[in-house]
Amino acid sequence: MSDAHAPRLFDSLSREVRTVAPADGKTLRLYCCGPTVYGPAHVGNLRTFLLQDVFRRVVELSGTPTLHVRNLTDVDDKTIRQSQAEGVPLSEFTARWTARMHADAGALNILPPHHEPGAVAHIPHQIQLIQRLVEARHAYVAQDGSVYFDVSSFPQYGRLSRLADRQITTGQHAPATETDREEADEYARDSAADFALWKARKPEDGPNFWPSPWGDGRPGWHIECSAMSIEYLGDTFDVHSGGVDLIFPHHENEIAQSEAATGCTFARHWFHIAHLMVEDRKMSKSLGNLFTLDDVRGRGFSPETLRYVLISGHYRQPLNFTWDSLAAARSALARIAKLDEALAAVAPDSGPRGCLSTTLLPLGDARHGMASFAPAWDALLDDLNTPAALGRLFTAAAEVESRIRSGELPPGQAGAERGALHRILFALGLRLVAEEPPAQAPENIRALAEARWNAKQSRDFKEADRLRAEIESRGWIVRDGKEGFELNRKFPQPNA
RNA sequence: GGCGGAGUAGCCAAGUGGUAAGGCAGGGCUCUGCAAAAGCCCCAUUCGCCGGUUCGAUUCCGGCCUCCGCCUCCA
Repeated sequence: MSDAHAPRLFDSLSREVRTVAPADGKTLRLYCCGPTVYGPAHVGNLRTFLLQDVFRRVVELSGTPTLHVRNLTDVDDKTIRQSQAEGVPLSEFTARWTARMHADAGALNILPPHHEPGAVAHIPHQIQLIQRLVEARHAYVAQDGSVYFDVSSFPQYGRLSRLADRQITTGQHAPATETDREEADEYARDSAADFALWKARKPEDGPNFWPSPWGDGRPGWHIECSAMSIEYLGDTFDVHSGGVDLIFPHHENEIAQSEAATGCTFARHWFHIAHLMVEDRKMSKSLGNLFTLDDVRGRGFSPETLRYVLISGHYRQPLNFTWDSLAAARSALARIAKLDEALAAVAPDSGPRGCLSTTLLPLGDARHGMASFAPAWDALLDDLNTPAALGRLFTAAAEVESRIRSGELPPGQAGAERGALHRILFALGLRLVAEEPPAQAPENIRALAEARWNAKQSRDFKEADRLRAEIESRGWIVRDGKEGFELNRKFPQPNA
């Protein structure tokens, strides 16, 4: 792989943009913190997964295969509480939301990870890791059988979040909720900074407990990511990703427990994605602006449109999600589809029209095949600048369109440009979905349209206009072509 | 209070020490009986505010204002 054409990405630990390269020179090992499966993912969650997906696509297109692991948190306070409230076994409950997650990810054209381990299926791995930490005296067992990581035993603690010295004494300075936190199972810690590796069984956990050397209980949250990333990717792997909110404490704790156990650098590169805002406000249930993919569909926007919106801002910048931006994205996507059509018309041998194949995953130095779209590709290599890439994509599109119109684009070149367009769209994960065939208008509407056409042919424009208005009042739009008319629904339908 | 991030046209959003990509929306024109489609063109003397450095700052420095995130289990 040519280094100059390798992707570069900001690393939140070193705080600089660094080239991303696999430590073993072959496969890029990527771990992404996945969802807690207790409900449908909202657009903010989806944005994180989407940018991780674009990153993976860029890495693969640039010639490096990936080994992608994304976990499922299927045991924690929320999953347990919810499943019990609904009276279903935890596994059944999380299986349901896992299926939903898969459906949403599929609809958004997110590549499935190579491994998708769940915490429940990896209890032994977690126990083993905790045991190593206890033996190395990085962890201690509390009176109730919970196990805590001793933060004071890991001097580098706080490097990622730059909380450093202050954090160690957080117990004194943390906000007012400290008393709440001291309740329940957390009282047994030596220090407020210590965090749970294993949580002793509590009555409210119901049947959700597992045996361990320290008694019945369940794993803490952070340990699953360490155990499973080490299991599938090794003691050291290349890139670790998640939302910015995971920097502290989750990733900080992962580093501590992993490196304390293995003595190796945990992740070589940290890739954090900024939060999504909705109409300039943070997303929250109380504001009623927590949207899911289904909500977006319900407003008549396709998953492709949502994908476009969610990658239209830089991953390190908070993105402001609005319904207007979805409408804008739909138009933008339609324009790209038109460019594809125009290219296909000039180069009929360049592949089927309409729906874009998404199964091809060409490896190799993609830049050679990027033709006019090379600047867009370069933007993706440069710290995954998706908005700049989209901007350059349209700049290139305007140039190519202009050459098509002036007849300066020979079929061979048109085919190459079309291939390049498909490659850049593949990198972005954007599919050009075939337009829904126009819905068949009901008989009475068709009759009106026929009547109007006949009136128009006999140059009775007054009657033609009257009928057009009549048809429109019934929710249909007439569009005239050379040979005849076309009927379309007046308002965009769901998935339009 | 601590740490981190952000404020660029009606909306979304890049970017740079040398004079503001792109998308959407909007406007004008061409073409259409009308409408649509298509095409051509226009659309930030200005980058939160105030100072400073500089030949020159939106870009660097200082201060201020506003917003957002994290500060123990939220992507």
